[in-house]
Amino acid sequence: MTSTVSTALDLRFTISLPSDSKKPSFLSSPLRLSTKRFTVFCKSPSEIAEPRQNPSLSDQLKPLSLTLLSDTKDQQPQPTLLSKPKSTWVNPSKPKRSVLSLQRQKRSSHSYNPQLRDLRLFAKKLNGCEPTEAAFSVALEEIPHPPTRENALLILNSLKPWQKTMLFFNWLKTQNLFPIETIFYNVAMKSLRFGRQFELIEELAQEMINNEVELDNITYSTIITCAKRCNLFDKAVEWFERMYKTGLMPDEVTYSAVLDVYAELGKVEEVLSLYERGRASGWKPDPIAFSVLGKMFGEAGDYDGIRYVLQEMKTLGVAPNLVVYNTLLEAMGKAGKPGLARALFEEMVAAGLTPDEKTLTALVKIYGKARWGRDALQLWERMRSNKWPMDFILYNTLLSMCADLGLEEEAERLFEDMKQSEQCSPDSWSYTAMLNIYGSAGKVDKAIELFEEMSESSVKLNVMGCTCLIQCLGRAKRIDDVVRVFGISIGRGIKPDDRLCGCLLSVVSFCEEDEDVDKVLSCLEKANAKLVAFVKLLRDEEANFDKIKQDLRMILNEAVVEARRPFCNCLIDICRNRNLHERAHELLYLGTLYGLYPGLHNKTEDEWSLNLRSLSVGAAYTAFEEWMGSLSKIMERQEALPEVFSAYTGSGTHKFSQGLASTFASHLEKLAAPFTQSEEKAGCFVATRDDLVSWVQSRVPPPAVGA
DNA sequence: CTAGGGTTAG
Repeated sequence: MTSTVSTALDLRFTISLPSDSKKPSFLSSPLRLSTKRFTVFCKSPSEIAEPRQNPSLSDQLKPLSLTLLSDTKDQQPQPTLLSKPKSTWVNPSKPKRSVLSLQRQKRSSHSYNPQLRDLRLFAKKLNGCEPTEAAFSVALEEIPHPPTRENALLILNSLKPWQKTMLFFNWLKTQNLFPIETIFYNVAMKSLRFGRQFELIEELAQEMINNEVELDNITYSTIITCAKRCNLFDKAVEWFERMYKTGLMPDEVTYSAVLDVYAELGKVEEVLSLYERGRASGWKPDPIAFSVLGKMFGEAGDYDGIRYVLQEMKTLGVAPNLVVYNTLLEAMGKAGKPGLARALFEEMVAAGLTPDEKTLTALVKIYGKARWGRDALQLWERMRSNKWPMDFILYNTLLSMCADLGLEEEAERLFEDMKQSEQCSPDSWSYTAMLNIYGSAGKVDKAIELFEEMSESSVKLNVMGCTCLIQCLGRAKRIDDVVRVFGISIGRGIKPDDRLCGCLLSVVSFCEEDEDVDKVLSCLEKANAKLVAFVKLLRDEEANFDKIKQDLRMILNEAVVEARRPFCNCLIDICRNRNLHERAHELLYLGTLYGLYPGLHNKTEDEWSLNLRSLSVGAAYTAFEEWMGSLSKIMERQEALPEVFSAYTGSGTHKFSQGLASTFASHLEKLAAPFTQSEEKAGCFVATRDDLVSWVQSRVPPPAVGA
């Protein structure tokens, strides 16, 4: 078992596989080795102070990019990442400049402080007092030992939130007992970073500059990561630039913090250039740096990049730790490689690492997305038997996976486990997953029971749970319950979103009685009045096509992208149920016009096909009619026809999916259309030209004379 | 435990 797994992984290192990831790989990107300057590096220098003018990073990197580019001119276009970084570009007469210090900044060592207990207790008191200057001053008088440098540091380090830290720090400055050195600023900044107070951090940094207190790597990395946490990426880069200009070389901690800044900005080229430049300076990156790279490639869905990270670690003899594995697993999932994620996981276990909650969450998510039910359940068994750690996120991910795979019993067992457990009791996410499962399975009573249970407990219903429940009630045609649940939900503060509106709209399409339609529409009225007005407009025979077009366009524009096609599908279904076939055809036309049904119809010389996979039942019927209608016109014009006609409904991989295939099959049967279901491909209906032509002729009366 | 970098949910 273990050896097979590692072989599988080894193969990936040695064989150059073609890239099949959906997103373009940086390998194929022409930008990768380009001279593109780092525009963020070219900002005007910081206004804060005048640093000594050392060459900026962009200047330092220029020779690199130029040599790299000229180097590639001789090569074939695709440099392989699996080879070691080339060193041929180094010109021995011009020694390359280093971009980072290989020595990590040393921390000062602390000797044991015998007054530690007292001071901690005192810090706790300060933390607990009123957050006013007055209250703080009073509390300060109870200081148990004189605020020597060491004692002050210890207290400063124990204060939170940042307001308290600042009060103490400012008090300390007024005491004039000893010079306030770098470490004091660093400790204060750490607390400010926790409170995301970037402005204050910058103020402190300015104060350091003014007072000629040295800014060291710890100062810079704290400033940079605070900027990052506050999403002030420009600031992060600006401070990184600054340190070069003041003549300070980043060490690997600062350097990898900056790699992460660029990675979060999606600047893959810049990260790789910095990485390679660091490597060329003799840097042996540690697992944290690799984790940054791995995450970046995951975000880009770049499988080749992930392989590159694994290969680099192998080449440099860096063993992945748990976080690196977790990051790479997540990345494999994002790159759509469930099999390789599984192999990597086995490698990790074989290496003696114990997976944690994050590892397992990543893997469960991947198996769920890949619809690998067996793997997911086996993993769950292993989790239980090995007593691997569980937390509520993992539980909820397992529940969502069950919802995706239709594993009702397993979900119930998990849900019960959660109720038993102390730390992982079900929250609104767990309830939503269960409502999703019962809703999809059509277990109306169980779904309602959950809903009642939530009302009694302190778990709040969310909009998705509400949507699942209403969908379930709608399918069961329990219209009064739909209205009741909707009313209660609004009362509990649910803000209807476009999905919920789409769900109500689909309930309208299920309604058989006018009375029921009106009930549901009056719910929908509270969430989206324009949509209701449009439904009413559809019934109005006076309404002309342009009016329909204009209003539909407005409604679709105001809806989130993922709700637009469901809206259109439901509206078509409603028209068909109300015998408004003309309108249904108009809506399908408009939906196609607005790009909701891309690739609906495909023509090749040999085959014309209709792709119905994203259509509702009514929309699919409408599209089929449209297709046959245009076929008959083409026949009238005696134009060339292909041998084969096919219609795809999809086979519905989702266990609970309603299955357009079977509905469509009986529809075709009723029409006596000569389509037969393909044996090789589920959900594919095929007809030959001759059969179809004679069927169309038999249905369509010859055109009236003069028409 | 006493100054800095990386990882979990529709």
